[in-house]
Amino acid sequence: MATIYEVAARAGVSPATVSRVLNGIAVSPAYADRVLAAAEELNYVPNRTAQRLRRRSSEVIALVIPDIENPFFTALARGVEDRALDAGLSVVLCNSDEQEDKESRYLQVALSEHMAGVILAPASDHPDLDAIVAMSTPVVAVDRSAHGYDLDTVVMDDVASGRTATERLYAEGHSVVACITGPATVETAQNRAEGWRQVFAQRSPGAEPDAYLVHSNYRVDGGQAAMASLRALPEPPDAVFVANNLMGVGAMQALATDDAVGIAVLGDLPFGMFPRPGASVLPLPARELGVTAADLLLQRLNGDIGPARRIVLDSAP
Amino acid sequence: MATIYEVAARAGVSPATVSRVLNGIAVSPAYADRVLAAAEELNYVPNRTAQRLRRRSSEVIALVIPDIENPFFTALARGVEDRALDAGLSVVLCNSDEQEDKESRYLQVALSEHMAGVILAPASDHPDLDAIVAMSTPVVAVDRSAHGYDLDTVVMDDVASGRTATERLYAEGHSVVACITGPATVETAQNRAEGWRQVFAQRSPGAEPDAYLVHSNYRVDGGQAAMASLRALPEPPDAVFVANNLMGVGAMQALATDDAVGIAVLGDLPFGMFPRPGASVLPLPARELGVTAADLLLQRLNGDIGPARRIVLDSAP
DNA sequence: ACCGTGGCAGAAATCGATTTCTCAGTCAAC
DNA sequence: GTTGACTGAGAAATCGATTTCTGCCACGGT
Repeated sequence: MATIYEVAARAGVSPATVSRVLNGIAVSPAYADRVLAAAEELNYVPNRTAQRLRRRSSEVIALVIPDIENPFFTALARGVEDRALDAGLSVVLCNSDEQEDKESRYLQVALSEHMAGVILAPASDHPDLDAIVAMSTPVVAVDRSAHGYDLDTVVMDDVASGRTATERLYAEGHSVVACITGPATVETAQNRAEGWRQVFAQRSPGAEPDAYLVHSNYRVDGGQAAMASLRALPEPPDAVFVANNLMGVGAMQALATDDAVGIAVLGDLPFGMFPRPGASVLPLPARELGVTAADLLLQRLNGDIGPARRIVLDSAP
Repeated sequence: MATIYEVAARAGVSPATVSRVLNGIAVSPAYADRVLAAAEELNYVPNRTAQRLRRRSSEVIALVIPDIENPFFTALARGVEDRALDAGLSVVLCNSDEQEDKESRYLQVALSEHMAGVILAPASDHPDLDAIVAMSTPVVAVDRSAHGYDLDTVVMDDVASGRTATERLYAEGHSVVACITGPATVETAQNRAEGWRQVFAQRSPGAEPDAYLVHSNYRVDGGQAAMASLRALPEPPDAVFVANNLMGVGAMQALATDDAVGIAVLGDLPFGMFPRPGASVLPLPARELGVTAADLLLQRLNGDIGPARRIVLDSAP
């Protein structure tokens, strides 16, 4: 692995000159040619580690998401990647698995790696960002906000989505619409359920909402289990609003061919899966979230130091 | 961001001593306590960049996969991650999108980042690994082999899988079994098709195999299109072997409710999707591939310098 | 009592690139 | 002709941690 010193020696110049040539700083053309030739011959690749140590900055951003197996988040990640790669940044993808300790471990890594920035879909409402913020590393919260910090944030209007989906089921003629949402600690899960609760209170005024609200884990197995528990109720609902795509898949599996129960799922089903007949699927702007978050981060990296912004995307694109 | 010098100053010792304490090298207890206290108070986190530069090694491995949206590869990635995290390594996930230029870009990054090792599912048969190999960075090929290099490799017996799946369709009574496989440049696609070809030649002796073999892109849309083109043939097949999971989903979508056509898919369907009635799905040991590849890499990182190994996993776990 | 040994901590070199500082040489103006 | 501004390239400092080299001190043996 050639170093800048070897290139310098071969070109008969000082390392400083090599550095200047490679960084586009004015140097007489004769020298520049010699340097470039030497670099070429030695197959020189700058050592990023040394570069980063000296420059005290890196060209890598961390993207921390709670579930790498959920296409919603991989689509979001794609959005981030596309923008970041265009800007010459690399993205390292970190999977927190909805676990706070894994999340803080990755944040710790981002810190000690001196990464240029972080885009975070927090696993908990109150992630510990003190250290990162103290370094003034720019952080953007995406999909879920990070309470306790004044961060750039990109989210959707989850309450409205919950209302819309629930409203649609009532409009189809169902009389009791239940709700399967995510972990009670996750903001999107709370908000989507809140949307449902508003409509439920209005449309099923006698009923007890808590009996028809199930918190689960945002994954396929959780959706399946939640649907099973709802059907086991003494007075089962005749429709259900499912607050994310994977639980939607699970719920539809649990319903199998029983099409007496109406279902509305928030978030595109993976891989263009066909929903069961009669089910409705409300798309979410996953990729758009990623793109927008990356844009905000890039602005910060370019020196923007205005106040934190909060962008709420239309949840029904 | 505190440095080791500040910790040293606060503890009233030299930076060398701080380093020794933090790395578990014998130091008198009195000093050790002072250092640990100072580090605690200053919230000291070692600068990985400096560490890496000095140690000339990193604790990060790159995992390069061709499609982050394919659950087969995310499962594989999970396997790698689990093993790597246990061993104290971080994994950065790189998505080559089946494109050679993106792949070599990420390999370039791995190189200049001096990553500890690379696990690669090559997008092309002949990836350019000269530079990486020259650095003697350990590389493990997974799922697909890297021709032209003598690398540790973990693959499955794709030819056998192709045979098994095709055989099963003929055993079910179908008379002409077509094959939808991946890009002609991808080894697994070639091998799975080869398995099909062997059985096809034997069971449909008169027919022209090339008419019933479609190369597509290993994604849902490709499976859909391929199936449509097969059905448009003058003498359409009455069954089809689909060589990966996502194309299987697409093919089943294209068939919709037409259950005259038999189908066998290689690789678990995403998210526990139910195959259409009568379809068979042959699972693949995706996670196991990742785990095994990580194990091989870890052995190399621990100094194993034996000859390259080639591990062929049972494709039907 | 003196010399050799070993342990422990500090000083300094090191990793590889960037950047500031320094200095030699050029050219123009007075 | 001399001075001063300017250009361009090399020397050296720097980033923050690790590690080798040094040297001090205490202890033990003769």
